[in-house]
Amino acid sequence: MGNSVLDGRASAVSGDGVITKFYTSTAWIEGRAEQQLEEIAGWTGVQRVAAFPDLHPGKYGPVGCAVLADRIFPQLIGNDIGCGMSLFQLDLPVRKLKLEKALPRMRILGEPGSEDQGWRLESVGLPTDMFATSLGTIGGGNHFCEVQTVAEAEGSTGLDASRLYLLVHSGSRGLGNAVLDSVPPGAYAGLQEDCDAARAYLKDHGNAVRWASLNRQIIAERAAEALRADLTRLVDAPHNLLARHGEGWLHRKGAAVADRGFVPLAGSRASASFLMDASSHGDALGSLAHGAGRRYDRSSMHGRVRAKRSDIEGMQRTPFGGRVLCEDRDLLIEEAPLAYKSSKAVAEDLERTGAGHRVAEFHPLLTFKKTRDGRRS
DNA sequence: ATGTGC
Repeated sequence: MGNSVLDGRASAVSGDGVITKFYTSTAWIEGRAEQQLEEIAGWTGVQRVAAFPDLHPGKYGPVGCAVLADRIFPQLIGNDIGCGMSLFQLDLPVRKLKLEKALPRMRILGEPGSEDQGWRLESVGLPTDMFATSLGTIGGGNHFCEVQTVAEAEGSTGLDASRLYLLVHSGSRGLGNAVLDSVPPGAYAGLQEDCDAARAYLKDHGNAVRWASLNRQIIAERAAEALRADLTRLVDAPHNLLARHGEGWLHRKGAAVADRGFVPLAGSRASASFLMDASSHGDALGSLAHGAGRRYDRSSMHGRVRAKRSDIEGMQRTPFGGRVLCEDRDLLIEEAPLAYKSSKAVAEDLERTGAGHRVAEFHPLLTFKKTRDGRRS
């Protein structure tokens, strides 16, 4: 079972599927994540797997990989179908942002979106009442809406360091969850594309992908409105989705679509995020890491960080002089910077293995996670 | 991850 190829240029066989790892021996990768990688590679129908340095264990398989198969495995996409990162430019100069004023205004993101969003759903070909009350809400877990500054950027990016940017990480909320729930028993063994269950899944999955993308757009619009700014979307990069790939099906799980432009690689709330240019590496399956990746699982975080009042207050500030709006104590702890790998180390491994390279670095100023009253946020 | 489970 030798699958120790680390340079992204060669591959090793494990079971049926060929695994290519886009990380070096310096990467923080849990043994359990690599076990999951090998298990998946051994599933009947799996042909190729690309694994990225943000790899970490997940419920049905590792997060941070792209899996090419001759059939459809709905569980490899998971419940948050269409989840991804979108990057927006605000027409707001950095020098105009007053953190203490902007922070309370961002609270609007913790409230349900306006009821009048049927036309937005219709505009992307979705039923006007499809999970309409959740539209424009970021959800829980690792989701966020972040105001960023440009620390460094290549000219080719067209980024303007005097402006503010928004990075939104969110997905399809209850919709994607309902889609995974609706899959018939037995589907986890793999669906052939010419069966009714596969056709139903593909249709529902497509809806969830469109819903999630619209959701990120509306979240950004709400944040921009709170900051009294206009916005332009620069990147929309989903990382949990299924796509046709040649004759097969490409399952991206925490692996960003990297064959249609730059890809955001999110750091923790207290570290840099990067904009990556993927190198069209033949074995990377048109994908790239989507973020720093989890270092420690949620439950173990409660034993790893102190949570006195002063500690909690400290976690609401960042080394960049930024602020974190997260009034859920457990979430604040579970998403502490310690819970994540180094985004810089992840980016460097992508560069060393030829999967992609950094074209810009962003630093967070304001991170919106959750308000106390926003029970449905 | 989840208009949130025991």
